[in-house]
Amino acid sequence: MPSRLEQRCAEKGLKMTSQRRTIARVLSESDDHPDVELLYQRTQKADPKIGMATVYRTVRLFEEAGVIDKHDFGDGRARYEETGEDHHDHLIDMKTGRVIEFTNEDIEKLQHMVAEKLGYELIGHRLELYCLPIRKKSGE
Amino acid sequence: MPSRLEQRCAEKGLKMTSQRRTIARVLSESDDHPDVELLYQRTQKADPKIGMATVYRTVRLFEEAGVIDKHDFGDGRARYEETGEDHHDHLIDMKTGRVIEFTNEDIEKLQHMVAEKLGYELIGHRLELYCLPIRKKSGE
DNA sequence: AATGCAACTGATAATCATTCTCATTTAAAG
DNA sequence: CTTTAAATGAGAATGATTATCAGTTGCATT
Ligand SMILES: [Mn+2]
Ligand SMILES: [Mn+2]
Ligand SMILES: [Zn+2]
Ligand SMILES: [Zn+2]
Repeated sequence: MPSRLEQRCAEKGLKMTSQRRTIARVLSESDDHPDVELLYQRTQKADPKIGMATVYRTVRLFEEAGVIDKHDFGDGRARYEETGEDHHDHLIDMKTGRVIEFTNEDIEKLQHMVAEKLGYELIGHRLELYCLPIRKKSGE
Repeated sequence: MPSRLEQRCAEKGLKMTSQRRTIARVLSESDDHPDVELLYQRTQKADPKIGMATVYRTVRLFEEAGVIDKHDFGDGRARYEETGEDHHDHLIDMKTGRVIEFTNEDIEKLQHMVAEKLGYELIGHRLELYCLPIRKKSGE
């Protein structure tokens, strides 16, 4: 059963190898935003012979092919996730590090309007909200 | 004549040295978003004895004191600018690399609303628009 | 003005994520 | 089953940033 990501890679004409299939599967099965180190650990369980360099090479390949998205949440290493049908942005819980996904059509539209007004066409954007949980009334 | 940034550093209680004053002045006189290498080059003109390590240390100090802002526009190195009265976000011209500043109150409000709806208090955010210039009608 | 000490500085080594190198292996085509 | 270009794995190299440490400086106190 090829993973959804593997299928998308095939559509893009990428040559698929055993390693790439493993990495694609791990990415497809991840519902978080793993960095390369974490992807490496996860792939090791399926195939302990895959090297770190291959993981780096493969995420770069996948990202350039547009089948996965690369994020930088400010901690110095890149994080990845499978490209979904619908775009979303991220809210980072500064207390726990958890990443919450959200979408807001109004913000998306306004971004296009801002770019247009400045004489530009919006190609891509990065929107991250760094937040702290609202303390429910209790002690304090 | 102390630079505006030097004054703000003093207000924050930071010990000011000759090197820090020079770096503060360079930052205050910059109207772009220089990285550390560029700041180093600019400080060299005023004081060729300032070391790269001091520039790194000082921008970190200033950033932690909240008197300058640190940005990451995706090219792997941090960029800095003096903190202004009013917040603004950035549009990056992908063709030339030029950084254009903009403000949009509606987007700002919506961000707070998104965070609130998810049970969070918005502390900070990063919004960057990656764009290409709209080709004026001519050849093509 | 001299003293003392904590903070600062500069040169350089260390770190960390990522990319490169290269010898070896693999896979797709004929 | 060959051919051959591309892919892989181990480790070296890179580039930005931080840490280390010996020497210097700012300044409050004599
Ligand atoms: Mn996501
Ligand atoms: Mn700016
Ligand atoms: Zn978005
Ligand atoms: Zn903003």
